[in-house]
Amino acid sequence: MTAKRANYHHGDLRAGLVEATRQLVEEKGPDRFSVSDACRAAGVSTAAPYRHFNDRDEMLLAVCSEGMERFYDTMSAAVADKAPGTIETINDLGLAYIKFATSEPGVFRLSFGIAREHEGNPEIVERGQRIYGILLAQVAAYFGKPDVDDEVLERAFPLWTMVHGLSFLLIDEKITALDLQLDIETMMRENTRRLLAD
Amino acid sequence: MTAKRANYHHGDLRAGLVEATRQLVEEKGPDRFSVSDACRAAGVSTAAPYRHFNDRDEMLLAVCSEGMERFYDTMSAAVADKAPGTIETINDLGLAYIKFATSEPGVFRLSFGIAREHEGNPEIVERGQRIYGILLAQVAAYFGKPDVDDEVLERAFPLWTMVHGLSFLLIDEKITALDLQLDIETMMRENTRRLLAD
DNA sequence: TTGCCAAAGTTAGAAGCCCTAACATATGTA
DNA sequence: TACATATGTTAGGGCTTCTAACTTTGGCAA
Repeated sequence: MTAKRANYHHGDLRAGLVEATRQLVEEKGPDRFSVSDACRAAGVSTAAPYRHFNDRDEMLLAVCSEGMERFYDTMSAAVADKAPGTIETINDLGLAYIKFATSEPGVFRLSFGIAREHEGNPEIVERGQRIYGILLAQVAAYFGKPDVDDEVLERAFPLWTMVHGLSFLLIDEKITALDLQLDIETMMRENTRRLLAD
Repeated sequence: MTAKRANYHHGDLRAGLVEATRQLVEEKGPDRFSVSDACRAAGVSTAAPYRHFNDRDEMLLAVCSEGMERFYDTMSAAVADKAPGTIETINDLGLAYIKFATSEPGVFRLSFGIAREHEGNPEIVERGQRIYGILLAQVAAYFGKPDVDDEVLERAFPLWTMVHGLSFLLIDEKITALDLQLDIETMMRENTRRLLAD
């Protein structure tokens, strides 16, 4: 990186900074990320970002928002062309969740920290709801319901907490720290089944 | 705070700084915490902490370590004087986990971030293992096993992921963000039962 | 085509952060 | 009582985020 550019103007600095920020967030984590680093990577002065973002947090917000769009795509792809409402499909959706968390831990962390700090930023909340909606639809189908009612909510939620917890334990390296040898896929299949049973 | 002291020496600055740090971590979160703030709270100069800690991270580590001791005590208390290896007791243990996470979210976050950054700090790892050991013992008792074998590990782990995920969703305020009305206790009881079933 | 305005860069610098070096004071022990 | 050591202090370097004022440039109106 640190590409020297010939022109005074960058071309698309906003996009360049978002990408640089995303990479740095994955390398160092959201809390170790610095605006200065992103500027060096994009090859601009440290004042340049403030033409496009109000502050550091807004840069992270942009990465989060864009990342959640990818998250949604990943989750959609996991259920596309599969029999809706089967345990197998629901389990694959869970595995896709874990896959995203472990392949983009920085963005994943950002997605679950940022709404707290931005007090329910509507854009982020809406993206979160769309992602969760994929699971809700599958669980509704599993129980043969035409739409999402209270029972569907009650049965879908623990599935979420399980994959969410597993994702964090994986990216925080608690599994290796406790020397747990686990076959994630087998463990998931068994317990998705258990959580959907009576 | 910002207590002016009469003496040149503080008395027990290390303990004072740990407590100030703990409070600030709860107020602002581990990433927004600053050494300067802790110094102001303890009423000392910004150079004083470096007589007791190598750097900022070591101050957070001290809070984490002390916090995990409290975490262990809370978890122990939750199973003390209860019939070991019953669903009810195992569920109460899960509720204690969630209670700690929601009442001390800063310390809870610290506990699950810090081992990653300190590459398996032995003190933290040992404390984590002791806490997890409480659950393992209960699950072993549930299955009538004399000690913790592979099956116990396989059956205990999903219980952990569920309460861990639920804890994070609660402290990151995802439940309110998604307008989920949930009775946590009922939800927990039902799904602890499901995860322990065949 | 030219002229000018707004967009998007720049440098300079304020205020705050972490941490170190050098200096000051108090405490415990010989 | 003397003094070594522990534990405070102030001063300052080099980093950070962000603002103010200046500069360049692209695009549109006359």
